Amino acid sequence: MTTTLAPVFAALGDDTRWAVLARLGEGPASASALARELPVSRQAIVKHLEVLVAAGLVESERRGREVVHRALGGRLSDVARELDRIGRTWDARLARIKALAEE
Amino acid sequence: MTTTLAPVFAALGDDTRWAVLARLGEGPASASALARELPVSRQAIVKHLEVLVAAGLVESERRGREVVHRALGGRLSDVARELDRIGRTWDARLARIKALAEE
DNA sequence: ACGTGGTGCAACCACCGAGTTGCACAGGCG
DNA sequence: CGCCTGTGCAACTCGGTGGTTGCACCACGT
Repeated sequence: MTTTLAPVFAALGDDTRWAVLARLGEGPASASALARELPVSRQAIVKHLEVLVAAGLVESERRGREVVHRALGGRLSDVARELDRIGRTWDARLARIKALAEE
Repeated sequence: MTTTLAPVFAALGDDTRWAVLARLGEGPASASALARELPVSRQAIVKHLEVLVAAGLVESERRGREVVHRALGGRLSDVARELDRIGRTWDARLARIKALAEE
């Protein structure tokens, strides 16, 4: 269920998307609200939100006539754990190779 | 020292780059070697390596007539720690807001 | 009922980046 | 010395995507 983390990084690779995430990290907001606070159109925000939702980083909920979005920190922590695991594996392999060569 | 993690995510957002990293995670290799094992040209590999080096995820060293590259797992772990920290912050804020609204 | 603010949908543009090919240069090895 | 392999540099193509504008629709408040 480690839903490939590639899409997550693809999502995190854009500055505007980070701005959106950072803002949502402060608290839930609607697309229009975000468009007001950021230097891009609402449509652009909407597209970014779609990407973020697809990556599992944001959750959306219809609330009356507006749609409220909130950042999912848990997902980010999951990715972090996975990343750390991979990093350690690399270093471990490298150490083994190095030890093998030193004799 | 938190060397902006933005470039790291930009680097990790590409599938081919992950393939290169995964391969380097198995052990050091030259650009030509990588080009042989992956379905892309050597030049493409070279460009990806430049990006990865810029992101601090790969280290290169000239070894005779070839250049050997190796993955830096430590960097990955650093990014992971940072990510986890951010994720927890978001969730903490969200919890506070929720608690505030429930009374 | 009517106006307003929020969403959804579609067409469109511009640029960046992934990938390629071609060629010149450098360093081992017979 | 000559050959072969690996690297470096440059020009070029092409698709994806971040961004925009315009319009239709829906829900809430007065």
